[in-house]
Amino acid sequence: MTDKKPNKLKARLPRGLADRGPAEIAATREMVETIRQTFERYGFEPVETPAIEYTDALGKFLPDQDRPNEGVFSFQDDDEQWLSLRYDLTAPLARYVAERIGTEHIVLPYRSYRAGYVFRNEKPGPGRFRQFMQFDADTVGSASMAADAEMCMLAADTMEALGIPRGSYVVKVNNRKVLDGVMEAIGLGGEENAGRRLTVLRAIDKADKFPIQEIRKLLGEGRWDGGEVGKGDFTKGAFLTSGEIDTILAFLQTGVAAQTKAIRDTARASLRSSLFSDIDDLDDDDLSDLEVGPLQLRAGNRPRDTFAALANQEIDNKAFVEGVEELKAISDLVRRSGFGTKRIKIDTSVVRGLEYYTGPVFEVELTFEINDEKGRPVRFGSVGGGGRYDGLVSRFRGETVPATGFSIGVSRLQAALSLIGKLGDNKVQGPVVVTVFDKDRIADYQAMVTQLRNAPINAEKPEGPKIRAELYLGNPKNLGNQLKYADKRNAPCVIIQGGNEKAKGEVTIKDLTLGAALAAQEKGRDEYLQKQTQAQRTVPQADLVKEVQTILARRS
RNA sequence: GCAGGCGUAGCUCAGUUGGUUAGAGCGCCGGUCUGUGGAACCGGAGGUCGGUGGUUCGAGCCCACCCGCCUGUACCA
Repeated sequence: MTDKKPNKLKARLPRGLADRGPAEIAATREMVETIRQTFERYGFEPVETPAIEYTDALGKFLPDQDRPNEGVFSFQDDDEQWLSLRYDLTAPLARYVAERIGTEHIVLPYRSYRAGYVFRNEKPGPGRFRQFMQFDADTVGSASMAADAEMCMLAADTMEALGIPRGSYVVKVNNRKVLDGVMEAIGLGGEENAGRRLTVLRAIDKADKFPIQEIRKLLGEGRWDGGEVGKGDFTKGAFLTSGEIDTILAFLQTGVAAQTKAIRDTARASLRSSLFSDIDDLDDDDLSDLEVGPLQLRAGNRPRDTFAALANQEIDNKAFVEGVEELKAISDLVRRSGFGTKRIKIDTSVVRGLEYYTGPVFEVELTFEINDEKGRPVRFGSVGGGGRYDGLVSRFRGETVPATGFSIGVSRLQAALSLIGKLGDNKVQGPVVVTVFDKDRIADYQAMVTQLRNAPINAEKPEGPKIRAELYLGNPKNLGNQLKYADKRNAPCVIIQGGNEKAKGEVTIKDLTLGAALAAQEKGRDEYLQKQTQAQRTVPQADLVKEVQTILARRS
């Protein structure tokens, strides 16, 4: 190491990953606890699975490839089998359930929940990380729409439990069968059109991101992301004919179109009338619940309008009809339980992932504007989502096992809440600091620390949480530094015992909160010091704990 | 992945047509102050100018490649 430029190791973190300090940890812990309580109220029970699974259990082998998909962190075990870090909590649960069905370890229908970190090897963005926490609820073994409706209600209740007011979030519901039905109607059914169906679904998914003309481009020839030809990147389109595009756009605008009474009145012919049997006594009271937020949602606000418009699509293949009926069932179920459209609404543009959903799909979105640290508006994706995945468990078993689930993006939600100042900024309360006045009496000071640590914060609750206290471990050359340290730790108070106090069997306890308030008023050194003594009390050493308890009570 | 923008001290930023020892404010450390956080004043530390290579007598500045960050877009289980 005689080199003048030693090659020092650079301390750095891979992109998309974040260290987390006390404030963030506290915020996460609180969120997780809130979500957990809500999920348990709904009857879900916890289960935990490891972060690593066999890659094929996660379903991420590409066809024609012996390597797992990019986007998943994967590596090979000693025996050359591919392992992957989980990228969601749903696939691992399916594996867990598949191993236990028919045993005494699981009772169907099985409601379970779990929180955990998941990993995705992709480009990070605002609220988007390569390691992040999800909180999942799943119901396995029930094909009932009541299970799906419950997921939506659970999502809405959880948002509110987390302090997001009604109207600031919305649970959007759609059904994959409906989308499939629409595509079948324009001749995109069948195996040979799978690729184009994907393109169409992706275009539909962007309905709340781009104006309708842009969607039209994506369904037709394609779109330049710079806004005009030749600018930016080109997204290949689905090459539908303009008639086919019209069919899809009409479907996307079902909510809007149905505002016309004439359309609604003609709607009933094309679908089974049972769909509309109870429409009229359902919705008008719901209008008070109606609010058009910054996100212009495509679907109409009134279920009656939405379903009338869907009926009016003149699509009557089996998938479409089934899908609409399922949507109607969910809509009725949640509304009968008192969830209005402000909380849970049908939105025909919701697509979600393309992998395994087979029926209803849900997405939770925040409806308020979010700005980054510099005040620029940020586009946040959904903070939660899910849907029915009837095929996922059956991959491991011959039989079909219906299942539906919902996942909250805890990390993303936390990032959003922290950007709007709802959490993360509050400093974590520090411990009581016992200062070292006399180096030779460290044992005495340590004894005080121990005495405090063994005492309850609240004298009336001896079994409650104990006082947090610590000894100053730095160089005790002067008291000022020790107070500065205590201040930075956000300590509620410091304990001082110098020669004067010791001689009389006393201790001085300084309330730092009070001291800070007094400090702001004085200019000169002498007045300042004079004022500071007002923030402290000198009491018999026997009253140490009592005095600290008084200060802690004042502070909370 | 694609397109564009940006990288100078812990933070926010200056830095002349390429010219000698790269600056400021805030923050940090120390002192004035041997029993008190703040203020004030004084002093100090901290930079291979994102990295590598090139052009040049000479590069923070010009060129190439790489890395990172931001925005849009793609993907989003």
